[in-house]
Amino acid sequence: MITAEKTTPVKGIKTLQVIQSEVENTNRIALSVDCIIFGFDESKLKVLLIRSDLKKFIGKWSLLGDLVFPNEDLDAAAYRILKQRTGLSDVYLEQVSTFGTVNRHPAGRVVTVAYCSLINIEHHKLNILDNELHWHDIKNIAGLAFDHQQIFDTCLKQLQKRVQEHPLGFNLLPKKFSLRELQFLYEAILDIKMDRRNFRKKFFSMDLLIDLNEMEQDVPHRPGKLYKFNYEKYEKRKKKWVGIDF
Amino acid sequence: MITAEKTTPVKGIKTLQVIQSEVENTNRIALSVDCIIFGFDESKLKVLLIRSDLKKFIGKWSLLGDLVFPNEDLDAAAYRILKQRTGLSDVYLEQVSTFGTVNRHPAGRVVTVAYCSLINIEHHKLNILDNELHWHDIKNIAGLAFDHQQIFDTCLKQLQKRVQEHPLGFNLLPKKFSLRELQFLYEAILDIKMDRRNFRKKFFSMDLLIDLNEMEQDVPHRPGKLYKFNYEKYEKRKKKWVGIDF
DNA sequence: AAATAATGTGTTTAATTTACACATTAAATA
DNA sequence: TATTTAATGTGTAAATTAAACACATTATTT
Repeated sequence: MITAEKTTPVKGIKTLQVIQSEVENTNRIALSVDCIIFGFDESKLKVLLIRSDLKKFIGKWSLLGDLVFPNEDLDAAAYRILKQRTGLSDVYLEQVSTFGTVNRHPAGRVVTVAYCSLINIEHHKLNILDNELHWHDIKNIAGLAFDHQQIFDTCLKQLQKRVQEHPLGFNLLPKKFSLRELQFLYEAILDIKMDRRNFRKKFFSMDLLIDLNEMEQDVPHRPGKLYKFNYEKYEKRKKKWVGIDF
Repeated sequence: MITAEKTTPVKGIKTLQVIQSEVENTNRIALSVDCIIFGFDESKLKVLLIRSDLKKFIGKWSLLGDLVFPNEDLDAAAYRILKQRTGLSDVYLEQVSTFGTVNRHPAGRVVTVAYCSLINIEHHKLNILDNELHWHDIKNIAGLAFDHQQIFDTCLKQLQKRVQEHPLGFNLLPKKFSLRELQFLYEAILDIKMDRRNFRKKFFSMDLLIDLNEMEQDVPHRPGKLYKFNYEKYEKRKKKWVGIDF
């Protein structure tokens, strides 16, 4: 086991820093991660939920989570759950917040770290074998098990905010997408209607979409042009972002 | 102890939800909170650090933290540390992020939840009795103990972002402040120079400062008007905030 | 062949942000 | 006491950005 010696306390003041003996058993707490997995399908933003298997929450839906192993990084635990549940790796994953109210879990003290994940629902469709696992329109989410409603609300709000400032949204779309799909995505996430002409102008002026010179296939209307996001250009661009406003 | 029964698993699929037996001992992890306490003094943004008392990190500075008690909420643990260290209650406190790399702490597995706190350094001055506790200019922070450098960097970045979108900054100032103090605060946090006229215009146009009809006292130059922030008006105002830009 | 429904494009106006200069006031100095 | 100094306090013009708004084009469907 790793050792960590403590120096002599100055003036007898306990410095509150964690030392060996305190990390032993008495102060330990169960730690879990919960994944809020968003998908975009039929112009709707959806979240992947599982039926709760606790009697207390029978009939209710809950987020996908599991305990963190003692020798497992937090991010790794979240990836593990995602992989197990969706079969996907290389997905967008980001820590959102940690929820640790004493009585949030009926089985005892469990602190949970919430992760937001964005996946392309098309790629994923083949992998839902578990019939207790379902996509839910975010407009119909209510009464989740545990404190998962609060966790979900927090993650949705953060997604709404971050999607406006960072190119996260593209993770929810196919690699090749039309501007209509992109706009419907933003409208679904932000729950607003946007002007089509101004929306296009905005994205063209950012100059981060690569015109693939391809058209949509098998759409029941006039096909639109297909684009992909220029991640390289985005990464190189230095962000200024100074503007006080609240 | 609280009980939580599990329903029969469907089709033999393990649903990964946490149940009683798993919350027992084997999967437990030590959990701590670390407080990144910012203060503003002499037109400089500062952070409160303590000398590490671990031999491995001798001579290094570290954030103020402690283990979370098994029956203590995370926020409560952060408040406890703040109260113990600064003597202050009713301070601004916000969870920032959780750090859980397996080997981040030499004493074993310790996952830590980082909290950002903003305090008025003037009010606080009387309470630093512990001579191992010091304010450090954020421009001179380097080589902190543990992964505290990473935690500090994360918190500073988040502060820089949030101070532009929410009225956090006022927590770092006296209740009555001049526009010069406010501007210097923003310049210190964002590490930029701003145009004095445009800065004032911006804040006046937000219409959230209350003119107290008082002047600065004991300043070595022409006194400026004093203002306070109108929290009530801010709370009532509905936030629109829709603008894609990255 | 006609009707339909979505794509694709520009301009005008308003709002916001940026750049920039001078008179005023109180403290400090001579 | 008069002068100098340094910070406060204010306004306008230009440039940029956001918002409102309409019609021609193209592929599918009828």
